[in-house]
Amino acid sequence: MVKEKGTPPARDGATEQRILEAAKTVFIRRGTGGARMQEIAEEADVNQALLHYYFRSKERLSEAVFRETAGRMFPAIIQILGADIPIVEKIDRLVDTYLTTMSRTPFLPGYIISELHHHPERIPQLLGNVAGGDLSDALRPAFEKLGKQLAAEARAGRMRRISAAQFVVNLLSLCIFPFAARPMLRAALGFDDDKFTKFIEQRRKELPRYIRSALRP
Amino acid sequence: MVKEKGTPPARDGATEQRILEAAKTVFIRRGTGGARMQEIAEEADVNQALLHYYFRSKERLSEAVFRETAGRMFPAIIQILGADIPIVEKIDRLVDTYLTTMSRTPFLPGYIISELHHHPERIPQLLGNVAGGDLSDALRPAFEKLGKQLAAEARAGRMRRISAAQFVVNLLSLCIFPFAARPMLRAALGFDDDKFTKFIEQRRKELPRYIRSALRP
DNA sequence: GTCTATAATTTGATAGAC
DNA sequence: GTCTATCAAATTATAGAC
Repeated sequence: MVKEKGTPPARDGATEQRILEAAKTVFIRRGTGGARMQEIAEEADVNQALLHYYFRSKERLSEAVFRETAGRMFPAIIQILGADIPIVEKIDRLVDTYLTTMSRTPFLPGYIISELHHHPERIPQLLGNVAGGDLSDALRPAFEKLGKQLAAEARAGRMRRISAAQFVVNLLSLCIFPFAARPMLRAALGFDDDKFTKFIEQRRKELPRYIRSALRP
Repeated sequence: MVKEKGTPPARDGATEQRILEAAKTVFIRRGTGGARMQEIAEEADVNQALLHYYFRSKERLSEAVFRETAGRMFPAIIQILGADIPIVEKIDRLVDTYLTTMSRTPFLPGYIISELHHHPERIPQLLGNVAGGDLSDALRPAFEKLGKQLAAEARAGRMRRISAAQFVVNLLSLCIFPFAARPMLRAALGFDDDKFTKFIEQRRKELPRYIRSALRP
């Protein structure tokens, strides 16, 4: 049944998966426009024709990549935002989750920002992995919960008044932007890989207190 | 000397300028890789051959665009960071300057992040307009001054200790990221142009206090 | 399923008339 | 300086053998 040879060709879904992984690498590195099917084929160590056999066209392949990568950004935040825990703990968890995620795939923010900038029609794909399929539907309950929490804290005099939207955008800005702007930091501050890593670890310690402090009444 | 006709062709440097403006529009919209010379020609209302007459190649044209747009981001910040004014005033000015600049060219952050992500070799061009030509050289004095100020504030017990790098990155994150992530905000929070503008104006009011408060001891 | 060879298309760039 | 027509190169996509 299974053929045995010197260099055995991959069985079952392995080739397709390898192509998809190679495509992720190349699309994130070059962007959808700059990526070449040939480079993806080489990265996957297969022939270019095979890409079309499995994914039909560059367009479809890039969609698959975008869905698998960008679609993983929002579910995490939604889960934490809507959780039944105090605000300060949400801050801690969000900072930690985002910095950890970004550190593992540091080029992801640049890729997503770049793709959405040039292909706004892909925005709906951001929700691929969200239950129900409509992002705003999935976010709304989480935002409402967060908004009530923030209002309650403000009424109790424990926190300055701030809208849920501003709160979230501030937090995401502080966590994600340094990764998106990494090339600029390299140029401006001379951050090589090592310095950048240390810079991020410093942020992991400082950011929760920075954000809590910013919201003190 | 000057020829008069039904539709007079542009004189002197007007055509070249129009091409450059058109190129800015298209390159920012599509990215360097996605931009088409034909689209630029149409946007400038001239023939495609004329682009090459004035700028020789797509590569050179894209460099001119990048220099003129991205090269304007850093000089502003350097000037303010190095100024002889209190920290709190630097915060106010930086927030105001950046939000105003970004509001005028809201796609610039996405474009710059995207370009640097895919063409890191362009990083040096970021400094085009900086005296001396070396960005880190131009930034260093400003950063040193800022670092001393921050240290003095901390010693006097008026501010929490924070490095100049973290201080600046926090500030830039809060100002720039919302523009870079605009498509995401549209999807996640339903921000149309009008809501987004109001959201930014709200930030203009809130951010200086947010940042000052974050740094309270 | 995977390959080689090639078709079809897109696109940056140039030649040459006006 | 500006245009039309065209070339040359790059790149996606397909046909067909194995």
